[in-house]
Amino acid sequence: MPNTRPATRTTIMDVARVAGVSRQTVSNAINSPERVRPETLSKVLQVVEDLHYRPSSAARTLRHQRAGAVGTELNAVAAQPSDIALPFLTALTLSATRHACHMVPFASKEAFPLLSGYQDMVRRRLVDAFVLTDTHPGDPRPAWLEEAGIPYASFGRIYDDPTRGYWADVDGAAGTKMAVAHLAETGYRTVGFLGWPAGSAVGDDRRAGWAQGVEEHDVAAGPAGSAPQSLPEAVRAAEALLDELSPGDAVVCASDVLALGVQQAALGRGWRPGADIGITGFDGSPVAQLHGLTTLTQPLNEIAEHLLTVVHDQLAGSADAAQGTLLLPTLDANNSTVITPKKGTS
Amino acid sequence: MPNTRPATRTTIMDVARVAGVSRQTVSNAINSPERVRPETLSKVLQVVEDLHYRPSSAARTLRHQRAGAVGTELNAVAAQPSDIALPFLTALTLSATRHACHMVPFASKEAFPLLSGYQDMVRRRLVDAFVLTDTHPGDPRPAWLEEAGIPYASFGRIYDDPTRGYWADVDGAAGTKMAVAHLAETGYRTVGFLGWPAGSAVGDDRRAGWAQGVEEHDVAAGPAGSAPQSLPEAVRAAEALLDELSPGDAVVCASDVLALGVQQAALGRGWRPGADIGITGFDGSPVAQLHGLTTLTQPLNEIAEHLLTVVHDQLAGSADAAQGTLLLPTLDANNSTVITPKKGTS
DNA sequence: CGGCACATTATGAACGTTCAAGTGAACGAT
DNA sequence: ATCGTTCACTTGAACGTTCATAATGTGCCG
Repeated sequence: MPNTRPATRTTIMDVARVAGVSRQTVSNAINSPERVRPETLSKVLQVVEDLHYRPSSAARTLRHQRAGAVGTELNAVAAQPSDIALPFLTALTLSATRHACHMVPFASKEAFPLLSGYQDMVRRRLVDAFVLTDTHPGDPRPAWLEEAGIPYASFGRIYDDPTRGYWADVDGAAGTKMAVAHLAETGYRTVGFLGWPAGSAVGDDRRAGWAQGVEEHDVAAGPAGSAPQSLPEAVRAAEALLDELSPGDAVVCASDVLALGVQQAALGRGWRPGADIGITGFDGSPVAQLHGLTTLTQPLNEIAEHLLTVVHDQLAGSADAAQGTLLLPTLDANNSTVITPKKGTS
Repeated sequence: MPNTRPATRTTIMDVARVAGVSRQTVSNAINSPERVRPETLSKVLQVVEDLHYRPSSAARTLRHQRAGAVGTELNAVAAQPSDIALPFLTALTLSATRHACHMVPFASKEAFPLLSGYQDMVRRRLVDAFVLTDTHPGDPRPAWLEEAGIPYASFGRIYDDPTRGYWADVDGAAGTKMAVAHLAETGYRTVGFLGWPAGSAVGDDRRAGWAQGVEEHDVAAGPAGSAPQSLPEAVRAAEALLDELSPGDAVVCASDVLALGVQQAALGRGWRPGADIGITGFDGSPVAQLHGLTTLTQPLNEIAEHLLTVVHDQLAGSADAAQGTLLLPTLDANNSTVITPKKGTS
C-alpha cells in the first residue's frame, strides 16, 4: 500500500478542544463513563456525536498491545461444494461486532493448513487469536498455538486429543436422532442410513445417532450404506440402498450431498422425494436449500458466538479449563420429508 | 476484547540492539535497503531473521495514517445458493497479500447494504478502502464513497452510471458466445437459451452473447426462455424449452442454477445430459461443479487482483480516470456438453 | 592539510490513544 | 486553622514505527 498522507481526521484532541476538557476526560467518557460527572459526560458525548468521532483502532491497538482481531484461514483449494464456510464466516463476522473485534481472513495456496500464515499474522500483531476450521488428525496447529500461548478456538473437534483445546461442534448424534424422530412422526416406516466410510469421527457420530434413533422410535431400522462426499458416488450408494427399501420408507444421510444423491437416485426410479421416500440431509448447506431437502442446520450463529467467547475469555485470562462444547442442530423440514409434497422449493 | 497485557514481544529496538545499529537503520534495511551499506544490511537482516522480527502493523498504521486494509461486506441474508462469494473472498484475500494489505469483512443483518457499516469502519480507520459486491440500481454506496473521498472498487458494474466509478466484471456476452462456439464445435445442432426475465443488465448481456453466437457459428438458433434464479422455476421454464428441442440440441444458460434446471428437466424425460442435450451454465459456481455442468467460470483471481490494483492506485493518487473493465470467463467443459459422457463427476 | 561533497548512520518528533500519577477544590473531622 | 479524603479532571509518558533532520565518517580536490 502506498504511503501518501490523506487529510487529517478528527482525533480525541479535537473532541477535547471543542468540549473544553482534556484528552483523558474524553477517553474516560467513552471507556469509563462512571468516572465522569454526568453533566460533563453528556456534553462530551454530544461533541463526539457532532464530530462523528471514533477512536483510532490503530492507536488503541498500539497502546493496548491488543489487535482486537481474530484470524481465520480460508481454504483456497479444498472447498467443498456443499460448504458452509461462507455462512460460518458471516456468523463469525457478526459475532465479532458484539465482541468489539473484527475478523481477519487469510489464505494460502497449500492443500493443508501450514503454520507459516499463522506465525506471520502473530508476528505482525495483526490478530490476537485464531478460529480454526477443518481440523484433522495430525493437525499441527493446536499444539503450536498452545505452545506459543496464542488463544484459539476450533470449529470442530480437535481429533488428536478431544479433551484438550477449545472447540465447539454440532452434536451429530443428537441431530440424526432428531431426524429419525421427525421421520417417525411424519409417518415413514423404515429408516435407513447413508453415511461416509467408517473411520471418520464425524461420520461415525452421525451414524450412531441414527442407530440409537431407530431403536428408540417407532420405526424399523433400514439398511445402512456409505459413500464419500461426491455426488456420483452418493447416487451409486443410494441405488443400492433403495433396492432394499420400498416407497414409504426413508433415509437419514450424514450430509446434504449424500442426501442429494438419494434424492437423485429416487427420482431416477420415479419415486417422489417426500411422498414416496423420506430424505434428510445434514449441515443446512446451500445444497439442501437449493434442492428442497430436509436438513439438520448447523447452529452457526451459536457456534461462532461460543468460539469468540472462548477466545475472549482466554485473552482475558479468565478461561476455564480447556473443553469442547456440543451444540444442537435444528431440523429444517422441507419437501423431502413431506408426505404430501408442497408446491415449489422454498 | 479485554485489556490485560500479554508478554512484550520483539520490536525494532531489539533488532537494533542486537545488530549494534540504530532503530532507523533497521527500518531502512527493511523499507529502503538501497540506503544501507550491503555489509550492514545483511547483518541487520540476519538479526531480523534470527529474532523473527516483523514490524508491528499497528505502529505502522498509526505512523502512516494508513490501515493497510480493505473492507468488504458479507451479505448476511440474501446469499444465493450458487453463490461465488466465498471463492471471490478467497481470491481477494490471496491478492491482498500481494498488495501488502489484508481484507476485513463486515456484515449487518439488513437486507440491503447500508452506509452505516462503511462509515463506522472508516471513522475507526480500520480500513482505507472498500471492495463492493452486489451493487444494484439505486445503490447509495458509490456516490457516498466518492463524495467522502474513500477509494473503492466494485465487483460488478455500477448500474446508475457505468461510466463512473471503478469496477471489474465478467464479460457475459463474450462468455455465452464462447459457450455457443463450444457447443457448435462439439456437434450440437440447435442452441437455445435460458436466461432471467428481461430487464436485468447482466441477464440481457448474456443473452445478447448467445444471440450473436448462434449467428456467427454453424448452429441454428433455438428457442429462448426465462426464469428467476430458483430451481423449481428453472425446471418449469426448461420443460417448455425442451418441448421445442430434440436430442442433439443444446441450451445455453445465464446461470448455473438455470442450467441445473435444464439438467433436471432433461433427466425427467430420460434425456442424458451431454449425450442427448448440451447444457452450459454460467459462473463456475459450486453448483456446477457438484452436478458436472459445463460452465463459464468467472475469472475471480484476475477480478480480485484488478480491483485491489485499482484501489491501490487510488490510494497512491496515481489513479487514471475512473473506468470499468470486462474480463473473460473461461469455459470449463464437463459432462453436460460431452457427446459421450465421461464416468463420474468433476 | 583544510575543506567540501557525499554516503551512511543516528536522533528528535510525531502518529492517537490510554495508564499512571498528579493537581486542585470541596468537605468533614480534628 | 490544619489535615486527610474524596471527587473531577489534567498532565506526562509510553505503545512501535517512520519522517525529517542532524551527526558522523569517507574520499577527493585544491
